Amino acid sequence: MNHEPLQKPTASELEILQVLWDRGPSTVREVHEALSEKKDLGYTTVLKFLQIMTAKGTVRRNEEQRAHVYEACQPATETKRQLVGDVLQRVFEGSASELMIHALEGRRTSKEELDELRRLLDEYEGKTR
Amino acid sequence: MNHEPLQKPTASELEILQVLWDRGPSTVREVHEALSEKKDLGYTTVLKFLQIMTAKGTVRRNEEQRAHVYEACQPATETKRQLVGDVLQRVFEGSASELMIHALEGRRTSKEELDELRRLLDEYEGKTR
DNA sequence: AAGCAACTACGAAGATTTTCGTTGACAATA
DNA sequence: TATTGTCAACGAAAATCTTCGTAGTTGCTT
Repeated sequence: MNHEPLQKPTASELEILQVLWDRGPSTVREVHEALSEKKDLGYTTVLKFLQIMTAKGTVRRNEEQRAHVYEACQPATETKRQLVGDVLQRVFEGSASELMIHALEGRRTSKEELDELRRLLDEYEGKTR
Repeated sequence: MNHEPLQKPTASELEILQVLWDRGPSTVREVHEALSEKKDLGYTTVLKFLQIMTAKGTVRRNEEQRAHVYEACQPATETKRQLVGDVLQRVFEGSASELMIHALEGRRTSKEELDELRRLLDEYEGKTR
């Protein structure tokens, strides 16, 4: 049973993880309902995803109740860091500046968000010095 | 023949696009050689990818010579913008700040890069005002 | 107890992606 | 001109990912 590497979730798995991060530990029914806001998936489809993700070690479940309760193994932050890190390497050869340039292009970014971004840079610099 | 939407390239297709963006128009052999630095793919595998990508409209080719010459249809910038935009939406609900936080976490970022990032923010702000 | 509703487990179909082997055309060369 | 090397086309296997249908179990309600 290998639980270490934790390969990156697929697009569908991510959608399910988002629900679990939002709601906290949830049953299949709960995930299915939350998800049906955006997507039209069958109940057993969601169940199957959760089963697969359990096998992969992406989520774990509590089987005490008849309706098993699932939760993400990794916190949102960790997985998101991994996902963006992957893009950073694969697409931008590790350059955060390149990533930023392309993230800003093709969308209007408010003054507030730009200030927030500057604040983040200052904060990061302070933390590592 | 639908050439408009231009869905995002798969991981493998991206690797091939990187070579084409680097080298400019290239033959299958050239792409294969460049790629074999990092991956160990058969010649016909690369050929097949290029054929598929031609069908998808990701690349176009010049058949004047016996060895066809392929080139990317979209410039690197455009595709990268699309890729990061996709992650921005799917993973960070459109928040560039969230993207940034997670990009900076889990890697040491040099003072130089931080300054460069600030410069980019100023530049972007100047451009849209 | 019989019937119904809510659940899990399983298998499998379909779609997409990744990877080659084989074939046949064409060209360079011995 | 016969052989050898280079190339595109094709088909198809293998691996993943996505989606459900069906079957079987358990608990609740008549």
